Amino acid sequence: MATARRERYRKQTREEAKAVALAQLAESGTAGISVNAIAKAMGMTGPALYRYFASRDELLTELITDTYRDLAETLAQAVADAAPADRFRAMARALRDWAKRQPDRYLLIYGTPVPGYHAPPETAEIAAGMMRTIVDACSAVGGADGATVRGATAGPEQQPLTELEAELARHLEGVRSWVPGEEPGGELKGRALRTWTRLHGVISLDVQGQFTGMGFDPSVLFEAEIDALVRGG
Amino acid sequence: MATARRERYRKQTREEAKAVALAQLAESGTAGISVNAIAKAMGMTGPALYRYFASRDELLTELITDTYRDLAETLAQAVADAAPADRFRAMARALRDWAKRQPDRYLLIYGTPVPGYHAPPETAEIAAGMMRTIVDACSAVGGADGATVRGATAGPEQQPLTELEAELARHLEGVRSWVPGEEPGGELKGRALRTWTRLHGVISLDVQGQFTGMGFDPSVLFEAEIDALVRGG
DNA sequence: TGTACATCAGTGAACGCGCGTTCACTGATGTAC
DNA sequence: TGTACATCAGTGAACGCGCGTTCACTGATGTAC
Repeated sequence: MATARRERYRKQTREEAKAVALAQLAESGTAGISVNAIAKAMGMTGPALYRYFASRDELLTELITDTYRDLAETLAQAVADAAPADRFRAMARALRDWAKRQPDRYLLIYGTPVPGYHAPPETAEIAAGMMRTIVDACSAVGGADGATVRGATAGPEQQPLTELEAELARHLEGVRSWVPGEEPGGELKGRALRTWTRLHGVISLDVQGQFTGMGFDPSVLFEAEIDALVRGG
Repeated sequence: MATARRERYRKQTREEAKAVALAQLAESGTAGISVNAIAKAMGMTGPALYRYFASRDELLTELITDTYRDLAETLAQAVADAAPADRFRAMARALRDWAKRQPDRYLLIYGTPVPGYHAPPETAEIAAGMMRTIVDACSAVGGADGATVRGATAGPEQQPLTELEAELARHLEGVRSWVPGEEPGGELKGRALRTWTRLHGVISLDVQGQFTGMGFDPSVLFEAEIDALVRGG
């Protein structure tokens, strides 16, 4: 089957095109991703790329789903590799490290959405899987639902929930979209949600350069936020 | 001075152009803002707009600084209008309400930065002013530096700082960029910073539509986060 | 109040540019006998 | 091992489009005497 070589070469070319597209993304944003420019950078003419992607939109979609998958895998791996007591911190740091390493990809999925562009349903599934990973990491931290390793975590004692945090927990009780399999309690879901938004808050502002010129080290802030999450549940 | 009428008309036209630009921003993003299209929507030809703006970039810059100023004023006003004990919540809610009312403007200043575009130094000053407003709101909440109204806040008792939160406070001690006038302590600055990133975390994900399909009400999450901030300092 | 001049707003044509995408075509690489 | 055919990769020309910006020009609106 010499056709296998062709197939391999095809895949290779697609990957190269996507790599170039990411470079363009970094340099001039989503709008700067251009089929013709990618082709030129690869040493071929524009129309040639249509052998590999049906349209610019398809390329963009693939860029996004690839990124989602990459990040989801990275988080899952970090959680899997860490001892239960370290899972939460490992997950949080893996998220930040990934984002700092490839800020443009982070913003591709968690930045300003491209108006009129609709992400494929596939991404919703991956996002749900990521939520599941965060829930796992949260449950390992100890507290109400974290029976798994309770006692094993030697961290600071957990604080009781605020009234409104309890209300959030009740509110989330019936939400089941992003958690396949056995359903965790509302409190755990609330913790996962807070984790997500807080980490995103620090990471996104950092990655967007909003901290530049302020004269402090964002990683210190990030570590403090991890600490607060561990303590506050 | 009949020239005053001309001047007034000029200002009016500029404002109309910016309004149309904001509509385009909402519909097709930053890249969709087009001088020619704006002019057409206003019933004139493209080049005519060059009587009012030196370039597309100048228009964009003005859009951004206007937005910064508007938000900064809104926050300051909310803080000024509220009783000391309510200041923190009032500020937080004003931020979210503003963002929900005009999501595109929020993302214009706190979303993915336009690559290659450099905001004018003026925005940094306004941002510093906003930081000052947040510091004010935080100091009214009670706690170490909040001598102003300590005792007046009937909320839940403040928690002591985590070890890493204390480290953040020490780290911020020397930072003086975003706080003109008398220098608040590192602990207060840490609280303000946390406030900013946490509120932004919820608001930005909400405004970007990342919560859609998850089946919960973002405002419940937001209120819970306010509560956690009040409690945790 | 009326005239001569200056200032301004807006037009229409034109510039060079890059975009996504189509199409007919050339070579090279594969498969079948 | 060699030939006939099919499949594929890539080219170059062309499409219509919209972009930011310039330029010379026309009218209208202002000011000065």
